[in-house]
Amino acid sequence: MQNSVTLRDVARAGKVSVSTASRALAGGLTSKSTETRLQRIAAELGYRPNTLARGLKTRSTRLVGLVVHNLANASFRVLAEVVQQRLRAEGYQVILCITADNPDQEAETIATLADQRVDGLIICPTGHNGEQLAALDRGGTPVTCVVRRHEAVEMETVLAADPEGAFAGTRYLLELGHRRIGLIVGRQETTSGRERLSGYRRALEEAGIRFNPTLVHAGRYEPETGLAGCRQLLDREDRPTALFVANHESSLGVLRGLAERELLVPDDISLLCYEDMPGFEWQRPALSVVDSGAHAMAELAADRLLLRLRSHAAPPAATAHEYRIGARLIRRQSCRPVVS
Amino acid sequence: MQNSVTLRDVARAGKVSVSTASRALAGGLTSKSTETRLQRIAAELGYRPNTLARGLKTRSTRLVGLVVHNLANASFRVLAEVVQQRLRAEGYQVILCITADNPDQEAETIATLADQRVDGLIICPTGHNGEQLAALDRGGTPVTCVVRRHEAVEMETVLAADPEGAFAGTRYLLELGHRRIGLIVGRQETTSGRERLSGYRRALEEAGIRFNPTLVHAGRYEPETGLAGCRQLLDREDRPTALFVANHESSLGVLRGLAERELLVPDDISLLCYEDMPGFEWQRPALSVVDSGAHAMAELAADRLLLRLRSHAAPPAATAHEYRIGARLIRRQSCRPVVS
DNA sequence: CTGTTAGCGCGTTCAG
DNA sequence: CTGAACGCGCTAACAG
Repeated sequence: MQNSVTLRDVARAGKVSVSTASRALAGGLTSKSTETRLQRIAAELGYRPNTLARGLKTRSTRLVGLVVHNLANASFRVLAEVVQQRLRAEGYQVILCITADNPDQEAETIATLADQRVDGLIICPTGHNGEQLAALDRGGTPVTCVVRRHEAVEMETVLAADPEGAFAGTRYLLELGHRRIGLIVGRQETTSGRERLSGYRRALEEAGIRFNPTLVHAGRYEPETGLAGCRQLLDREDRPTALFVANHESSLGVLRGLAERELLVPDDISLLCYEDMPGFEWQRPALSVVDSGAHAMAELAADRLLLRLRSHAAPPAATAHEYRIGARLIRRQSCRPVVS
Repeated sequence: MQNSVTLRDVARAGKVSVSTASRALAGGLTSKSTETRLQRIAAELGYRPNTLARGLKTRSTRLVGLVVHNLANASFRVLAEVVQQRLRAEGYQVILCITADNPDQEAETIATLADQRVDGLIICPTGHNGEQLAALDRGGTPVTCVVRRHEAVEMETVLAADPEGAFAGTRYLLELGHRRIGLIVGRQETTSGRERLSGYRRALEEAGIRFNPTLVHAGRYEPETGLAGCRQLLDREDRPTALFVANHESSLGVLRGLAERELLVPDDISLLCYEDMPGFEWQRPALSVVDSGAHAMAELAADRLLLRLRSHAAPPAATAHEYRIGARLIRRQSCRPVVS
């Protein structure tokens, strides 16, 4: 059965008490000689401490929960990879959970994670279980929100600078001379959906262009939304000269929609996407994007959590901070000046 | 601090002993009256069992490790989503780990997972830590391998039917009249790399066509491989009339390579990919593929593991079985008959 | 059907 | 510096 080499076995083999063995392996609590001796014995026996027993005693499992909506979204993927790697380096394991953006599933997930006594939690919240998360945080299990903010509850959060990102993207298109810019964006019930729309509006207004709601298509985070948006925007009399796809998942659908109408990017229409991903760079033409900085968000979220994990004593942050990761415009080949 | 409502608190509130409370909450071990009464009390108090303590006692954590190389590969993504969902339904949590196909990292990951006393493990092995995995399996922690087989060690494994898949794909192209079929495939050190190449060869030979090694480009699982393969194969005098991309990650690179040379699919050249993913269907033209059945593999792997998890007593399978998931050819728009 | 007792494996008092 | 004893929260023997 299993690796049943227990501390007791090590102690016995070293002819010391269990507590001495414990101290020797911890290091610096015994004479140097017994320390090295017992560590050698432990290694020879292939001793591995039982995480459960240790956790029961120390109230720390070195487990961290990571909760995302899915793995199709490039940002979530980056989040999963980076967070997992970063935390592993500090001796934490990551429990990955997927909620499908479903509040009930999220509630259950959070509860289960709490049951497992995770030391901390990084989550992209649906926005419906704020109190549950806040309680966890108050109870001493640090919670860091990413990508989406929790409206109701105050909690440490790292977000993309979506208002600025959308502003910069729109502005870029304006500078290229575009005046009718179609926007395909996420549901307005979400932070990112709202903020990206508002950035777009602001850029328009600053340029003295009246905001035209019929140029905007908001929808669910799916390729189908992009396709539908394309159809709606492209079948107009005054077809937009540029499309800003600020709903990441929609990008695929938009590509297909454009192809359906045999519109060439960027000759017939300019295309700007949101949230970079490897595929975009490999596309032909390579897609220009507003990179929302998923990598940096992931790193910061991990770092913030680690910080609070280490200073266990520290208060749950007098005021929960909100961090924003700057967006970055990446010019590739899918946008060009409008021909006048 | 935390949810410190312990079983003891419930027992006290219900004026019974701790063990009675335990039994009541388990159900069916006490009088119906105390059972419902205590369950109500527990609910009111917001009691949640401590998984650690339970695990220490029962030697079961309801934690399952899932180890993959990355999340960029579509099959791994499907694996992660499906396995996690399937196991969750049975009350297991999934610890997701990423090895980057690095043996050292894998070894460390496996050890850590064992420390956490996971109940089982689903892993796409690098192939270098077989003994470690086998030991775990022997020790009573069921291990199921996916996607890649472990050459040295015998272990329960669920694989794609790659020889047949590659055969079917090649055969399809042959039936369309193609005679010079370029193959871009994975490293020959991997099971899938070898098996896909062999399927390709067999189809060729059955059709009475001599295998031409210069039409094959094998490389790492990255888009760059596809690009390099494209260049190598497309710059020949007798350019292939069809490309079979049996290295999933390379597909993006191939698309770019084709675009670079301004070759139109399927007019100028036919293109067949391997391992389906959402993006392929949304491409224009929609990419025909050999679907290796990631979804089915994930389900089967989860089911097999669950089976062994439940019948804890059952022996570690007298002979470790190997399962194969049939491949499926999906004809879309990227292949056409060769013009003669 | 219920209460009492005894660990699971570890870290941490408290004496020596 | 080391050993003995205790308890984390829970389940599973054994009695009653």
